[in-house]
Order: sequence, then C-alpha cells, then structure tokens
Amino acid sequence: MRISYRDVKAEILNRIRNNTWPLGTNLPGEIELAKEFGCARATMNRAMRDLVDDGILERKRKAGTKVKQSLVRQAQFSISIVREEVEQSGAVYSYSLIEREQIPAPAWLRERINVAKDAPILHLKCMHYSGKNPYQFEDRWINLDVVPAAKDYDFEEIGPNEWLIQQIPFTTGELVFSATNASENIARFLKAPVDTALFSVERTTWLEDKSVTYAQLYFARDHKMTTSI
Amino acid sequence: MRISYRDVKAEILNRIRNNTWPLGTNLPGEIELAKEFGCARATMNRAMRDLVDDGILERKRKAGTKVKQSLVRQAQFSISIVREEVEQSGAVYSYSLIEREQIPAPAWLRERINVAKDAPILHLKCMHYSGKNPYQFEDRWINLDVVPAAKDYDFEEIGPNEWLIQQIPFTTGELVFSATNASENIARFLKAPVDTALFSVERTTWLEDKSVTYAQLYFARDHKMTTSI
DNA sequence: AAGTGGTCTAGACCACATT
DNA sequence: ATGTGGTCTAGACCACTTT
Repeated sequence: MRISYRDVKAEILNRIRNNTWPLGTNLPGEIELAKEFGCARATMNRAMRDLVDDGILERKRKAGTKVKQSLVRQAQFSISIVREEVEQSGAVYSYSLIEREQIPAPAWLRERINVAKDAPILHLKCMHYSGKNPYQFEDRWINLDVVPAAKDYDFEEIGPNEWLIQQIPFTTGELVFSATNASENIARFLKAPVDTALFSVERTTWLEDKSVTYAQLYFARDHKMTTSI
Repeated sequence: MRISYRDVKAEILNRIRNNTWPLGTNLPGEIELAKEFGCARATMNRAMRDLVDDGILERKRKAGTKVKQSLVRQAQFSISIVREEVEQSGAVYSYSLIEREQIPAPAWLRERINVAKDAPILHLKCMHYSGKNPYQFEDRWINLDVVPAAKDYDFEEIGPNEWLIQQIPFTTGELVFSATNASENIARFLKAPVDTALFSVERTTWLEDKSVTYAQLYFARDHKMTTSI
C-alpha cells in the first residue's frame, strides 16, 4: 500500500511518544525522511505542516524541523450567533430589545476601540432567551461611521449580533473571557441574585483597521462553554 | 507571476464578500475553477481545503463545494502549562502544594470520569503564583490505575499539570469554562473576598479510552482569557 | 553561498456519496 | 455508474535564514 500523510503523521507521533525523538529533537530533513518512509517529499511535507498546525512541530527554513519543547494543545471552538447556540441546544430562541440610543462615543469606549471623538455611536441593550429562561444580556456599541446602515435599522426583530454578521461577515476581532459579579441591573435581567458569578465575554470587532463594534455579553448563571481538545 | 493558493483564497473570499457567490452558493468544481484561475488543480485544492479549515466552505465528495450558510468563526487558543502562562506575562512563577491524599474514587467523581468503584485516586490541592500574587488554585484528581507513577511522586516541586504533560503528553480531553462564586476556602487561597466571581475551568483528560485526570482550576479575580479570531 | 522548507505543476488513481 | 473531492508522485523553482 502507498504511504498516506496520515500514516506519516502517526509514525512521527509514535516516535515522539516512545522517545525515539524526545521533545526538542531536531528531525532529519524532508528529503531524507521521505526516502526513509518511502513516500514522496510532498507527502512528508504535508504531514509535517499538519503537525505544525497541531502544535507538535516547529519548522524554520534552513534551520530545519524540531519537536516542540512543550506540546501546547490547541483548543478550538466556533463562535456562532446566539440564536444558533440556543437552537442547537433544542430550545426555542427569542430576543428582545431593551434600549436603543444614539450618542457620541464616550471616553471609556474610545480607549477600547479606535473611534473619533464625538463619533456617532449606536448603543443597544438587549436580551436573548432560551425558552422562557434568560440566556444572555448584550450591551453593544456600534460605530455608525463604519456601519451607517445601523442608523436606520430598529433591531426590534433581529439582534445586533446576527444583523452585523449578515451585513459585514468578514471581520477580525478579539474575544476576552472573564467572570463578573452581577450588577443590580444585569441581575434583574438575568433573573439571578445580585453578585452571582456570571460568565462574560467582551468582543471587539474590526473591519480592516476600522473599529466596527464593541460588545459586553453576560451569560445566565451557571453557563458553561465547552470545548474538546 | 504564478498563482499562489493564497491568491486563490483571497479571490474566493472577495467573491463571497461582493456577492458573486452569496452564502450558501454551490461553487464550480475544482478542475473548472483551476482552469479559470489559471492554476493547477492541486493549488485550487489546497486553497479550498484551507477555507474549509477556516470555516468558510463546506465540501463533500460528489456533492461539491458550497459557501457555508453561516460563517462561524473559529476561535483558537493554546492551552499551555500554568508556569509558561505566568512566565509569558513576564512575572516570576512559583508553586506550592497544599494537600496530597490518596483515596478511593468518590461517587461524584465516578459520575464525571470513568473509573472503577474504589479505584485508587490521588487528590491534590495546589496554588500557582504570579510573582507574589495568587494566580490559580488547582483541585486535581489523578487516576492511579492509569498513572501509577504518580503514587511515588511527591509533587512538592513540580505541579501535577506540568508533571502529567511530561509523563503522558498525548491525551485528549475536554475543557469547560464557567464562572464561580468563590467559596470561603478558595477565597482564602486566592486572597479575594468570599463570593467574588472567579473564572474557572474544568479539565477532563483521557488517554485512549482511559480516564487520566480531572481538575478544577480557579483563577484569581479579574483573570481574563483572550483570543483573536 | 548554501541549505532547508514552501509552493506550484501535471498527471494519476482512489474513495466516497449520490444517482 | 458516475461525478466530485482526497491524496500521492516526481520534478522543479522559489524564499527565507543562517553561515
């Protein structure tokens, strides 16, 4: 049988496991290994590139390939829109807009995202429900200089999260996960006692180099985010 | 100039952006597209496989390639060992073992991980520090049937997290992120008021189909976990 | 200047899923 | 049975890094 890049990956992992190639080892070059494994160089190359993605190997031109000193696992999870999150759990999703105001960018926001002084900002507060239970409280700020269409959209039916993804799907961003004690206000919306520990996410989004939106998301008590590694 | 798979990716993304290929569209086959783009089929293939990894396209043999209906972004972050996390922030890492006991697996643990009744378990409590500040409290349970070597290791110098990665680097597992109100006990260790919202992680680890370890990790108050997408 | 990985090509055959 | 993606090969040239 021909050698598959999967076979090559498996064998390389084996050699690392059984200490033929301990952590930190420099491996032979692609051409040499390909010859030893009896496969084409392209096959060896794909296997090794895959292992770089998996966080197992490091490669540098001229320097060669080595086994990473510490094998950090790559955890991965997908960020979907809230509605899909809820519906995937089998519950009925509903949404409600709490507040909508257009204001100049406050100072604290200008420290977080790159907007001009007095740039027009749309500030929205809304709730997402899973069945009858509160699921997430969303506090969102949209840069109207970048997304002027938001000015004319009422956000009564569709949440800003879902609307924005439809409008400008190709953005980069940052996610910050943390834990927050529920304020009186948020506690009321999420039907939890004040000071309850809430899982929260801050999300910042850019389009090219322009700041699109900043959002603080507070999940209902006991919310868990799971990922396999 | 020759067409690179990066060029192909960029152009495909452009066509999705400008609605040449709206969400959900079925794309032409590889051979046809490769001809149109003026590149080899292998190049087109690599570009498209990359876009599948990026969560943009879906491919099925015979059925063909289509733009995903909803573009869920893949957030990725690497799980390193605590010491490296701390040292990467520029602080000095230190560690201390609080408690070490060997007991039969309690019932609640047997519900979480797959261990035999009365299987010997090593239970460890420890603290990780960033400089003089508490960084993480770790409550860990190790299955001695799978990792018998832990029986003879004292964990005074090296934490179970780091030790386990050295011993059995190739494991699979699950991570569960949540927020917890600090118990009296944990609050003391993390030098935070009782009920402070703490970012916490549960980690379950398997080797093949055998349960290796279960850990509850509580980070110091205001801890943030960041990832770019 | 030289060595190593990065990528492209053209062609071939395989594997899976649908018809 | 057929069409589409999945992968392997052999060969070539390029690009980055270090010497």
